[in-house]
Amino acid sequence: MAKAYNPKDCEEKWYDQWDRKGHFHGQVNNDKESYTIVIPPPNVTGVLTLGHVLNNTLQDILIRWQKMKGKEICWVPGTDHAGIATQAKVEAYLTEEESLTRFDFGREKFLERVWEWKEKYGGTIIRQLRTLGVCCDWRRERFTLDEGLSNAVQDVFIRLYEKGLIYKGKRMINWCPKSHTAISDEEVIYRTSKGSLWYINYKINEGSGHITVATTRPETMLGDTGIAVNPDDERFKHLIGKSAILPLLDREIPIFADDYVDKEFGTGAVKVTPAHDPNDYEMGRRHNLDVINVMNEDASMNDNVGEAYTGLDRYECRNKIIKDLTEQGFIEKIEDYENQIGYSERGHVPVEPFLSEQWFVDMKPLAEPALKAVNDGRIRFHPERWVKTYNHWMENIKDWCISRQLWWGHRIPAYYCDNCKAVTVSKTQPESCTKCSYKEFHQDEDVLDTWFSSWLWPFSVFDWPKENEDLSHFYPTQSLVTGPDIIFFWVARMIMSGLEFMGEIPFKDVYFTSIIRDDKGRKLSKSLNNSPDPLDVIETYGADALRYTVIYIAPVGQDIRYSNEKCEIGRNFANKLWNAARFRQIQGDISSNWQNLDGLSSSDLRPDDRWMLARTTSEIERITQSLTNFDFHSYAIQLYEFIWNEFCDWYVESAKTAFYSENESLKVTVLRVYDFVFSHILRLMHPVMPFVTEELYGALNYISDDDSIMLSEWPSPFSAETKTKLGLTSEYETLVKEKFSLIKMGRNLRGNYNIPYSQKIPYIIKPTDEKFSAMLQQDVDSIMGLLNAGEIKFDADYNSTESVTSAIGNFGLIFMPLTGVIDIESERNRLTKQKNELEGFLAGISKKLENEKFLSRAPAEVVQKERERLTEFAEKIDHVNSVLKDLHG
RNA sequence: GGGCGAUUAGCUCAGUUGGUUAGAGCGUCUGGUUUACACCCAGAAGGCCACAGGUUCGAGUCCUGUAUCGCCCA
Repeated sequence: MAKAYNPKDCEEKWYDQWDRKGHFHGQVNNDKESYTIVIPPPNVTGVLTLGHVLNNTLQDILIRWQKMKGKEICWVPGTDHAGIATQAKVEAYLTEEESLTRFDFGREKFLERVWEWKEKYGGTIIRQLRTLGVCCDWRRERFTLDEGLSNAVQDVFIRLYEKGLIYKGKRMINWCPKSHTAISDEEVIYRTSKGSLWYINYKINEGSGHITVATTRPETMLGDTGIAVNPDDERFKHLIGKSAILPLLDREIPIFADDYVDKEFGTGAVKVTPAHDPNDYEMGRRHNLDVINVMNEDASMNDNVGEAYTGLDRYECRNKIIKDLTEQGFIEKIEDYENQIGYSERGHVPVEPFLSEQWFVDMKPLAEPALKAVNDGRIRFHPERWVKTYNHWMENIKDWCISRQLWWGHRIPAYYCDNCKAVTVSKTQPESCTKCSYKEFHQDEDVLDTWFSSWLWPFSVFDWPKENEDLSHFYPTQSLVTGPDIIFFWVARMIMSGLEFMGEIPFKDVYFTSIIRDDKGRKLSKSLNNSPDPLDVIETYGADALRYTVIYIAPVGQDIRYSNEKCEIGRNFANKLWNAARFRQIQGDISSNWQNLDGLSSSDLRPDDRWMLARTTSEIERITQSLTNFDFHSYAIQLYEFIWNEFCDWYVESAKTAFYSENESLKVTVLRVYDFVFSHILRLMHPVMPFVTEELYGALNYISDDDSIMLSEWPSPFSAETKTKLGLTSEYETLVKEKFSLIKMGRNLRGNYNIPYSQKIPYIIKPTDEKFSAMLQQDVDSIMGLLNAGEIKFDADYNSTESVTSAIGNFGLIFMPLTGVIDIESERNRLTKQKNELEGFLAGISKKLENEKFLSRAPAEVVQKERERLTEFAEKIDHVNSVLKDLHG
């Protein structure tokens, strides 16, 4: 074995072998429980980011763990077609390469080109995921525009339409002027921006004077059809029912009262533009106002606004209007104003509220059962607090605008009769119109929102609505791992669709990942150039290192602060594991009976073996519990501390004394314990570090080369019987820990006097507890090894008559003789400081025990514990005093 | 405006239903050519647990308020 772990030597090799042997493939198996995860499908245009690394590592940990627990795993990978993003990307590509727009190609030809592009460049992310080592069932890879999934989308559209839950209607929607399509409320991102509040005077029609309105969007005044004031506003009561003259266009518009108007905002009077603001639209409906659309699809002004403005972009128009109003004396004043502007998530331009005919899903009936499923605990969120966010959205749910004016996507299965315009919703073009029997139709030009296919993902990937074994076996899925940013877009809607179409929840647990930021806490973005390429990181540190690191540094439910350097944590840890294996290999062949501890009893074991086994069984329990709780961070920390600080720092070091001894039977036993524990460690580590654990499991010959750790069993804690037989009690664990503590003190004494570790020196240990004493006597070799002592004397009655330095533990004292070198003054200072500290604690405990309220109200156990502590500290102080008294130069 | 979360060592974070002397990694300092590992080992220093009240025998932990930062919704 090499001196250091080199990930490149094994990552590709193992991944190919796993894949080839079908370890990732889930098959219907009635003897096994299934464990299914569907991947949150990344955009087919996407590339791997750190967010994906985190998300997929978490899923992989769950899947690998569950496979080891004996489940039939099935992790379905795939991508979505990302309507707007992909269409825009390919359009840009065609413009760049061939100077052609999609309209030059026409719908059919353009779609051919998108498919070509998708085959060539799409799905990069899927290939990249393999380097991360994930157990995706590649034979089941799906794409939202695949035939099966498209069929599911059509089926759902038709079912909901027939149920009356999908309808077509003219509504105020969010329009993206860049992509020329409607988008849903969820695709609007609000950003604070600095603008102005313009105060504009509108002349009162009959009589003199004017009314001043305040607006952040003066260009929309061209579509104004009214002025609204609050009915209780004394300032304007006399104007209600009159009319005003719209500047620039000289249109007469009514002044009316509506409760919606906020008296405090601006002047208290607002211009009303029903075609370009959702609130104004509602007011317009209430007051029968005209609706005048003043914009084109690209947010330029249309010909309803008069020649001077027609054709101008909305912001050009704004400038011209301000200029004209100023010149003509209509501007009262201009104030700086900060407001929230809605931007299109994909188009990155301000959305335009637009009155338009679109398809909608009536969400309320779907939301009710979905709300219930989460609140009665059938579906659990981790961390749980996301339930509140979910509830808030679901309780205020609005209809979902699902039609998009794009070409790339699932075309809406609605056909319009060319004669009577009647609509028929069906998968294929109808034979004849049910209303007028006419035989000519045209299909709706629009496609569906990409999420309208994603929300079916947990069952459409199994070819729903076709009844089949896979579907009934692998649905419902178990866990979903995703970001909280798509809780509305995706998670909530999947719950609704699962209940509606399958009659069953789509998953039991939802784990919401953290958001990855850079080490300064900034979001990762291309423009900041602070998003590392995971492939580079894998190249430098290894996939295991990256996987482990992101889990290790991810605080529960908080943002992650990531930097590439942090991957040293994972790389070093993998190397530590590697070297623990390498050390074992140097000691000779693997034990023949490493799989169990049959035939061993406590008398065969050294104290450190018993301690190690006790630690192992409790760590198996804790680690399994952490995974069960979706507490991945604890899982990582527990592995680290257990393996590094306990197994490597103490057990491996202690084992050396046995390995280098002449006692052959002891050596065999310790090797067997080592193998037993280390094989467990590798298995516990496997879900997060699949490559290095696989490599080592084979390298140590725990299994043969063509076998896999993936097929091994997840460790179980020992039975009570085994624990008794091997003497694994918590009392014994404490004794050994106290021994380690005494050893640390001994090393510290050495350090205080700058004696190099390589120099063998004598120590004297004075146990103050009988059981402790007995345990130490059994363990001379290992203690000597761990202290690098030349000689150890145990003496329960030891009183120093020589020149020594010393330290006081809970169950004993340790002395280091140093004839003539001991600095009496600094020893006295050190011991006095310790004594003062101890006396401080003692005083605290005494005070507690003198407090009648404490004695009467605290639980008896706690009081008892304090009494014991009182005795312990008093004894310890006695020891310090006697050492102080005996100080010799 | 409403909601959620955070505030603990120089930095990044743990801290279980309130109960020993608040922990870890990184960084810093001191030693180390110990035959698994310098991607390492041994040791050390470093904390008014944001602030102010309250509940309690006892608060980093529970409650109220304040401040600062972040996110979501309107």
